[in-house]
Amino acid sequence: MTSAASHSPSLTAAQRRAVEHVDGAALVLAGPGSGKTRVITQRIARLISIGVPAWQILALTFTNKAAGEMRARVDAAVPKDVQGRRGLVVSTFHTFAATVLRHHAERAGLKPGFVIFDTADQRDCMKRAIADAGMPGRWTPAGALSEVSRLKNALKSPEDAVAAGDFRGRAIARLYEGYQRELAANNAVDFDDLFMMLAAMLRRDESLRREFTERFRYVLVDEYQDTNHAQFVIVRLIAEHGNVMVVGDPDQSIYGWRGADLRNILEFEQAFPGAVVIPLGENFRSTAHIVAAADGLIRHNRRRRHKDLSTSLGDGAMPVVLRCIDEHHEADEVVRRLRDCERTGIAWRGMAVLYRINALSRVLEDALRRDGIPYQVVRGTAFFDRREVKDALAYLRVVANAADAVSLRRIINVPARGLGETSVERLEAAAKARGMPVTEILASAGLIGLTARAAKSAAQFGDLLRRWRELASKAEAAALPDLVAAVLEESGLRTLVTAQTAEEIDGEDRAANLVELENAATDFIQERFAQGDILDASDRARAEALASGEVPPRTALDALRAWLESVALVADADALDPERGAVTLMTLHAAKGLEYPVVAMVGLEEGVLPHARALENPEEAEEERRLCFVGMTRAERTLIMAHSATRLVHGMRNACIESRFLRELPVDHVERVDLAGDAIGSIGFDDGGGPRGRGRRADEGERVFRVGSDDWYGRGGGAGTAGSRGGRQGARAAALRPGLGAGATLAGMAVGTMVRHPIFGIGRVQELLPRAGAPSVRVAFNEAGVKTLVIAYAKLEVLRR
DNA sequence: CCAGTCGCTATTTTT
DNA sequence: TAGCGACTGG
Repeated sequence: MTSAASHSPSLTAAQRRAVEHVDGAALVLAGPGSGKTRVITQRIARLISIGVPAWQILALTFTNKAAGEMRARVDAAVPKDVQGRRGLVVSTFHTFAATVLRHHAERAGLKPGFVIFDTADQRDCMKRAIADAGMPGRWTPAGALSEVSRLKNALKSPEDAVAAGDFRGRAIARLYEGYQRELAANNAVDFDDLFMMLAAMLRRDESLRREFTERFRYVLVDEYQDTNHAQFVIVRLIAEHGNVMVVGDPDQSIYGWRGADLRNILEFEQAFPGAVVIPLGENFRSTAHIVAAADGLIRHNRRRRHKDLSTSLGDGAMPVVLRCIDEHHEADEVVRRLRDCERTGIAWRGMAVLYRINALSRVLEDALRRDGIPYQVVRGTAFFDRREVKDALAYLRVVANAADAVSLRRIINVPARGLGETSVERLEAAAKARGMPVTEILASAGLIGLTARAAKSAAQFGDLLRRWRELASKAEAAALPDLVAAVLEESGLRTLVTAQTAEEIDGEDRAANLVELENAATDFIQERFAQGDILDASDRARAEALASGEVPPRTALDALRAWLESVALVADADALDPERGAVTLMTLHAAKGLEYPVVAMVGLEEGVLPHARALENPEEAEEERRLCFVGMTRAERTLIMAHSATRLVHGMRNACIESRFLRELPVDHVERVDLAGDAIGSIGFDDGGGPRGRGRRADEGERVFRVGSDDWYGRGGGAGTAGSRGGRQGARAAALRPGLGAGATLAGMAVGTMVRHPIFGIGRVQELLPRAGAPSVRVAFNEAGVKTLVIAYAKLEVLRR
């Protein structure tokens, strides 16, 4: 994350303008590698040095990592004799919003102790909302949630959605309403609520707004291209005075699916009239061919704000486009090249492998492990996604928030306490009827129709919960780890998990994960909680009140809530450890803001990048192109861009088309290496067997078909390639699978596959004809007789066999 | 109530 | 492939 520019002693004229900007609005358009982080931190340091009290400065980022780095660098930049770094708020948007809501819970319409629901919890709530509304089938929880999210990011209530109201809109509004009801019943908010509620509160409550406007005289927003409408409104309300500097790059906007609104940056000057615009186009990171290639790619986007990119570094090597046989070959080849780089003296930590989807990491991990190369996969939430860790957290969340029925449901019978589905439903029904949380009703379970045994068990469990809650509210904050330990012990979770660990022979050490969780609690108390939250630390009056004992010291319950909140807001990128001497593997999204001497991008195929689900409209396709641009511009000197002729997707081997983005690269700045040879696609549908040997080539008795990629590219309706054994399964799955890229349906075919032709109708494949350049099939049609068809041209649709 | 099995489906990215 | 939900038998 260290910018190359940070090592150069002086600022460019443009950078200086940005650093020296004081009052009024400014938009810094910071191209990749333009020294953005440096500009931001130096500007903060400078504001402080010219006498602006640090507590009047608010800097917002999107990840904890970025916030941490910014804090550290401001620290380093502010002269030590200046006392005044105190109270500076550098926070993620999410943490900032959550903290404000916690401080003003009642004003926001929340009960203290509210929790932030993660994606799984959200799905749970939505599932119930769908069931309650009596409309299952039509809606998947994920689909409904993304609609609701869209509305929330645009600050639309269910009523607004109705008003917009066609049939579909009304259905969504109903689910939205039901979903909100579920959240409220659990005393929970989702990620989007953080902003929606904060924006609403700031709008509604003038005194609060004034408090913020007067406190934060200087507002700074990093990665501004990623802000959504709600966040924009928050920034505008706080920065009513107009002293706001936003820094971003529309070409690196990759969070549209999360509601990021490109208009925020494209129309900044309208929102803040008189704003100064400072373009930073000079790239201090990458050598010239890399910059030229990336620039050539991004120019294909229409909706952008062009800025010239330039670099003063030398030409360097051209990006290499690798064409591989399949994902194993691709991984081996990338690893081989990384090894070559290492031999030339580049440390492992200076290398990264980037991919569009997490699923692609596995093959790479295998290849790296086999070669004994150290690597780290950047996935911040991975630890908290483990079953035993989620269970432990669910217990703690119930302690922190008695209304959390979603978490309670998760752990009420883990370990088994004889409280199955039926008992839980009875408990929930009774709780609902009395308007009480389920946890409160456990003690009187005998009165509501549970069997005697279940009632006894429920009462015991209720006792446990009460004890923990009492412990939490009486103990001091430092006792948080003891509380966690007590819960793990007394719930029986530790015993259960230890037993499971012993049973699984080569499974991972689940018990150790629980210990790890306890350590995390200890760390949190010692490192983060001790400093108070972002508003505490900066609010002198409060700090003094705390010191003098006027305000009661915080309890383990407060600590627990704060910890759970921080856990809910970890980002994948937060897991990155740049110090580790290891190759870094991560998604393109996680790679934003980082840089490495050597970068390899894999899976550059239609359907992967651009992703098949992101091709429904041109705007999404442009976002995919930006994603590719972000990946390329992470590279300082060496850039490898690999794609494969076939790839295993959902256990099925598919032929693949080279990504359109590779074709858009300016030919003068790219070197192409075709490792798949003349025999292009190696098609074999027998996959799903054990691990493949390394360096796999098309010589394992598989049929080798040529798939003229020129013919495939951008063409609609072309059907797939042929298969050998196992074709039945392949054909079926391919026919049912949503297309990998518009029109280019890559179906598997075998003798016997049923196909449909737009003119000839339905027929059965009789023979596969692997003719070089024009793989064909002979099909016996029911009506039209036997025809020989070139797969790439005939609009064949593969049917169920 | 629970464990096991079968079959279906697969939003990709993340706070 | 894998994870989840529905179903079944003990």
